[in-house]
Amino acid sequence: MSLSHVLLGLLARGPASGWDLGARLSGDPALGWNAELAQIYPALRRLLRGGFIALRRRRSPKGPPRREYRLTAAGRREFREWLAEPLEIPKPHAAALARLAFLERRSPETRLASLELYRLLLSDELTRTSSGTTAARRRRRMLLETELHWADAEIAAALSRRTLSPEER
Amino acid sequence: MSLSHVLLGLLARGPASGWDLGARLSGDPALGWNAELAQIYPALRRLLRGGFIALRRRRSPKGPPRREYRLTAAGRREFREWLAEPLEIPKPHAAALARLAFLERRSPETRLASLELYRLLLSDELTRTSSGTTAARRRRRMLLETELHWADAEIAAALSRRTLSPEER
DNA sequence: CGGCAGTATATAAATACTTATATACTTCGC
DNA sequence: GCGAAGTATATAAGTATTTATATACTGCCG
Repeated sequence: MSLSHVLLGLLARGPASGWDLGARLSGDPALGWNAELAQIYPALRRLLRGGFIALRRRRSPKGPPRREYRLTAAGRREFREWLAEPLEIPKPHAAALARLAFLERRSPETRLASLELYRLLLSDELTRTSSGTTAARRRRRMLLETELHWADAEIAAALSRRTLSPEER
Repeated sequence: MSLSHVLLGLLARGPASGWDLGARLSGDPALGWNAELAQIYPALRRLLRGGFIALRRRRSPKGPPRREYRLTAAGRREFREWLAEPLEIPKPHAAALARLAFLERRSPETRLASLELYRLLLSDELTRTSSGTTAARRRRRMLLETELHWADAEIAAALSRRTLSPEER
């Protein structure tokens, strides 16, 4: 169950509420995990019941009372054990990549349009990612830059194929 | 439901059995999707009931009778519609990436060991990925190469920090 | 003052995915 | 001829995730 452990890891950086954790997860793709609040709240309950985190209720300056959690000793131990488990190359699981994998089955025009849209998304994402000095952030930035190069190369290839094809016929 | 659509996409390349589709999915990470057979078989049932694929039973030269599926016109249409849906930058969802994101919280020795293991996994994966000329395969290769560069840089940084630290104390 | 936007928590229902297990057919080595 | 390994299909049970919905508190704009 990775979500729980990622939450423990985030809490190792300091106390936070479910809302905060949700914002960190969706705000930082370099974390390598994402989750909706509807999944985070029950997970925090389980961690609390298991004694891995402790609760402090605090008034919020804006909105209803916050439930802030912090790591317990057991939580820190549990996190370290998870962190020590063996790494493996992730198997991608993303609809966009699956769509890109079928690019060859599309007409040159559609293919070009898809690539240009994806290129745009990539450059947006890259400007949003720019800050941060952790290893994971550096990795994320490098990967986005590489994807951008890939998209440019594929766009160029699609363009040349498109401009050539009338003469070929 | 992306799995169904990825299966349709694979069937667009020619008829196949559940077993075949499972092998293609787990054998080609560039497809961007992965699934166990236990998920594929029910998905194929649903597609069959929905009229998106058609079944032909065939004797297998080895093992029990195969159930080979091929796309129907409805299946091809459904696939094209899915393919035309808007792309978005995938939010990663992988335990290994989450562990890498917490590298900074580990001792220099452990960090180095993790990076070296990950580097090894990457180069293994890269040799296994080498063939293939589709856009998705080119993308996958480029990304793996970039990750290798990243790992090398991080390893070098960890090493220099480790060799410096005795003098710093 | 009424509604909207942002903060904050929560649950139910539906869907997707993993893990474990079962079955059956074939070939090959012992 | 027996067992192991590879091919092939399948289901049940457990877990994880998404989507939809509800509630409540605050400040601000009109």
